[in-house]
Amino acid sequence: MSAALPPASPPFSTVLDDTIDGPAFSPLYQQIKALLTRSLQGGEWKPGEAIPSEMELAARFKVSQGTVRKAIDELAVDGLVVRRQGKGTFVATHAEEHVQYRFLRLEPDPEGAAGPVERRFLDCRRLRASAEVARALELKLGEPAVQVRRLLLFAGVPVVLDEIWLPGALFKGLTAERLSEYRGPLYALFETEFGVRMLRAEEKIRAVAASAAEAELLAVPEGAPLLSVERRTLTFGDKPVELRRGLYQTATHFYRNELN
Amino acid sequence: MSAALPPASPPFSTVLDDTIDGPAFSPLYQQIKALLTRSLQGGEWKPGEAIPSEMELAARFKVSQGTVRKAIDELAVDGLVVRRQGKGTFVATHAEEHVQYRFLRLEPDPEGAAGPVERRFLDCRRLRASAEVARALELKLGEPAVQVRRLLLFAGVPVVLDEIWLPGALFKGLTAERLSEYRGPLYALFETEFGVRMLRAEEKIRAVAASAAEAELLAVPEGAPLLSVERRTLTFGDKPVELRRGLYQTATHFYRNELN
DNA sequence: GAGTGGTCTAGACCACACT
DNA sequence: GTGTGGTCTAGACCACTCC
Repeated sequence: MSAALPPASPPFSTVLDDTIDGPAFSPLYQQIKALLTRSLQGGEWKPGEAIPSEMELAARFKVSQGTVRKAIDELAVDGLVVRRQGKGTFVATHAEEHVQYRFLRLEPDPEGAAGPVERRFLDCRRLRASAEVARALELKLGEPAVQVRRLLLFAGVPVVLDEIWLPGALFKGLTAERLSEYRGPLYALFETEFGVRMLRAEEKIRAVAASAAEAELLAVPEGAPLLSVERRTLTFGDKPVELRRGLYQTATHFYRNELN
Repeated sequence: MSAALPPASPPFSTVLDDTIDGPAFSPLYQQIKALLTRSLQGGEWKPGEAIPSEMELAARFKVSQGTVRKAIDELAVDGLVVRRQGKGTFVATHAEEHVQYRFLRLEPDPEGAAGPVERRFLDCRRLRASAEVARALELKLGEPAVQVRRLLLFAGVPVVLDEIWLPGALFKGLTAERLSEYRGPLYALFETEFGVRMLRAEEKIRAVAASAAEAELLAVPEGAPLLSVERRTLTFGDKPVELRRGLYQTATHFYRNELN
């Protein structure tokens, strides 16, 4: 495509229809980004694999390298893809992340020694979605859902009690045994075994008092203040695929957040 | 600067010294970004004002528009600057933000009506920095500091109790009267009256039990779980200029966070 | 219409990783 | 050396804002 000469088709050829809100202008690189996202979602390149080079993609889409580049830049910011200079661009994966827990913002207090992490699965049951779960996961009331409860211990001390809800339709063969034998992050299991990619999440954080059962599991007094972290995890198209309620004991750990 | 011909000075002319860690390569746009940051910090352009156009800056720094553009892009991501198509690029300011509280991630529950915000200043005292305050603000133990305490009410209901610590040297004329007569966000006052720009912040979040005094101010039972949000706010050069401990009542509100 | 940011191109060269 | 992402340039045109 030459910029100096009138191009055969305008460079800003919008693929969208201009019905209601006017032209619905969308830059080329956004359209490329959408195409790449579709390929990622469709599994053309698997997590951990390299996607084609910028030059190849530029040739495929008949645009300049710079335009492909800008599209990939945004995918990288969104965390769908990871760039590695000199090597290529790779599909993001939970399976080989150095940080074990991508979405866990919990850190130990400076004094506390950073001990090994232990996971203890309490149960894994197939239930029907309650009103709350159905709303969060965009299911119908009573549709099948999987509930997983587990405990996270740091240096032997229980710190996180998680209650996880998943759409039953997406997690057919998920069992307590499968969970306890798996090494590595939960999201890696979901990715490799069930093809579900956790891309981003929204959290609502509150302070609550520990119930008797919760207190016992977390080894704190009943009524002790706990951090309640309600996480809704989304995949492609902002489709919710997990509802997780975490209770964090914050005597020895804290939730870290950066604002700007 | 022509790319086709050997340039007089190499385009990647690093301004830094290559002493210890090798060449210390820094892209041109990063150097431009650093220069622009210096100008912002030095007050060459005041908050709310427009900075020169990309073309002007390109001419000033003798680089292409694209290079200036990339520098400004990062400043925009960092929140130091705001781009407005067709109008220009403006120095970020707390004074004319539509969202009143840039760093406050608190939202009302869906049911709760969004009422007007009321601020109630409890006190403003000049004290000496405790060990904790000194460490957080990088002061010496016992150096002068200002303590402000205030209550935030939404629709008449007390929700946030803040205890704010500021370096005394930077906030000479800050008084309770000045605070209570001021309309608008605290950070806007700090910006216009004291020339202190809050650029980013780190928060440590915990769940705690309300003390008797705290409970009374927030109209909750003593021992009720509260969200403790300890914020360290930074200005240019990551210099800490505020330590704030907020206690949030999370029965009617929650702390919202987005992860990706 | 003039000015500003936003998009797009084509081409060159640099830094990094593998072979 | 070859290939990949990363930087830089010069120039064109588009979209938005204001006069």
